[in-house]
Amino acid sequence: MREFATFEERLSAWTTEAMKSVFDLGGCDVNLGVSPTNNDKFGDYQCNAAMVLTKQLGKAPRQIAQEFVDAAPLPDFVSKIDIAGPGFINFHLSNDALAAHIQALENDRYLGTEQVGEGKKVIIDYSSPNVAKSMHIGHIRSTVIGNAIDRLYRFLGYDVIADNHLGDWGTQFGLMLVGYREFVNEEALAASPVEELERIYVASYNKSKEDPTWRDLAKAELVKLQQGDAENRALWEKFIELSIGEFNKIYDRLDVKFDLYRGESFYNDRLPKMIRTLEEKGLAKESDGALIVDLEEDGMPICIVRKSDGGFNYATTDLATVESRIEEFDPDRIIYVTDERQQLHFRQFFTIAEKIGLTANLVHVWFGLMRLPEATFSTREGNVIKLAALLDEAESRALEMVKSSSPDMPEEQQKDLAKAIGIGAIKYTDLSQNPQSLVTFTWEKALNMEGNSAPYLQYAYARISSVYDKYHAQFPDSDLSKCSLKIEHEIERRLAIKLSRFPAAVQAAADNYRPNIMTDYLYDLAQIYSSFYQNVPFLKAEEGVRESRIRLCRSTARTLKQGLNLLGIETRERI
RNA sequence: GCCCUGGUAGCUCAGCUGGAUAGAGCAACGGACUUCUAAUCCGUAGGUCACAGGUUCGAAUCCUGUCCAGGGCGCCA
Repeated sequence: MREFATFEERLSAWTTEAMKSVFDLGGCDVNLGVSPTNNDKFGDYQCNAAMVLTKQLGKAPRQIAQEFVDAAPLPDFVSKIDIAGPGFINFHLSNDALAAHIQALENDRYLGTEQVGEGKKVIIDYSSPNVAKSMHIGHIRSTVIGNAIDRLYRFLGYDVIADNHLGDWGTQFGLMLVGYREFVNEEALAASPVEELERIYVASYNKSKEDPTWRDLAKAELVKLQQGDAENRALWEKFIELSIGEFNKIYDRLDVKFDLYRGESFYNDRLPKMIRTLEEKGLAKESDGALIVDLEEDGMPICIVRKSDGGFNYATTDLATVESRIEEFDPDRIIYVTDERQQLHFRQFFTIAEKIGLTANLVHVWFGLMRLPEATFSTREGNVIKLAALLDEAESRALEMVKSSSPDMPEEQQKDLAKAIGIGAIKYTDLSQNPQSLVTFTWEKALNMEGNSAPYLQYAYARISSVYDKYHAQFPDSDLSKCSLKIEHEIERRLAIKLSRFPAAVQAAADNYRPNIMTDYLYDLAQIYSSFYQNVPFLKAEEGVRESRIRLCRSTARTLKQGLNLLGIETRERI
């Protein structure tokens, strides 16, 4: 067993072994391990094996449980074992073992989390906005959820490549090229590049609807671009550069970093060959002038891989992208984070990828579309909320709160704090919901700073920091490592148990691609801490108890900070 | 028509790989700041887990059907 194995791992290994030695279970593969109880009064961990084995052993569950308890010697970290209800076997950890475990974790930089990703490579494809369009609140989920998954996987030891698969290729660039030459306002472009590019696009698009020659012109310019025309290429590159510059401002504010910014165009040269592969494998066939892959036997509608005008589309690009990524990086897994509308597309292209032997482990992580209470977002309705505006609003609301609660703080620090709190609140709101739920956007919810929110966690962290600093000011000569951690009070016990479960939360969040498992954990932890803080004295406790509690505080602070960091949420020592 | 999701407290949402009395925040009501940061804590109230069947020791959770809502289904990504 690994050095910082959790109680759940140790106990599960033990019950599994002990069950097999007490009963003749043959080759059965049911789960004999333990899980956390959902109520303290039942102990810390429960084993349900007695009920699961009823049929196989031909005995009543309580009898099985009793025979097990009578026969199996207790491991030393368990203080009590009892049978309850229909046949639950409940375990109570010993306080000494708990205290020793929390102390041991102080020396582990991963807080007890196993480095399961060591030697494995994962590509995470997220955010992926379109060039020449500004990011709106519909983009926040892919960015924030993708980034949390990115951070979780890195923490677990995976070699992560975060790739921003920009929408930088396609028919809209014909319109952009002619539109730019006709409509550009250089001043506006310098001041607010993407906004101006967007204006150009809309103007050009509207003109194309009324003017067929304009449409033809756009098409011709697109062909020139695709053939490598130097002038068009330079303009196109300018669009991309300006857009990425603008995107990066948002990413900086969100503390999101990518290893690669490879747009669709990067894979362009591979498309004809990909089509040939599909044809050679007998997968592609002609239909109404387009080239399609029939997926009926896989229970899906057909997938178009080449349009009737000879152009390629997203399925082909995505296949070529996978091929390229396998050749260059040989990843163990590729994770795509997009909204729910692309589920069918990903199912189709994953199936085709498998058929042509692109055997990477492909995962589509999708999330529910963000909508407004009245309707879904629509540019036509004019109800798009720009991401930058959302972040501005969050920071300014946070700044108001900071100014009223910490009026004496220097202004620079107030602003820095408001940024951490405002951005944190936005991210937390998004991350704390099940990704697959429908999400209704409300300002009230997005900027929530009370109760179950990032500021609650940040506040808890700041209070601990303050206590910790005051402790050192009052007792400058104390050496915490010489004072052992003791678990005596019930609330200390709850806190310690929660701290010991950090690794399970990280692992579950990563395995299920669900950062909300992490937010739930951290919120629970902060609640227990707040209760601890409010109900027992630290600095005024007697010597020994005081040191022990300060150590618990320190472990909590570390766990909160690390956990929030895995969600991309910053902490500050003072609030 | 077919496919994918969701429906849990007044509101916003957790819980869904089956476990014991279904949780939190907000809103409501009642308490706690001369005290380690009250962005907090303690308490009260609030539920036919959409509906109907089924599976089993046990179902909010799995299966089937119905209703409601959102999304997708040949040249947008």
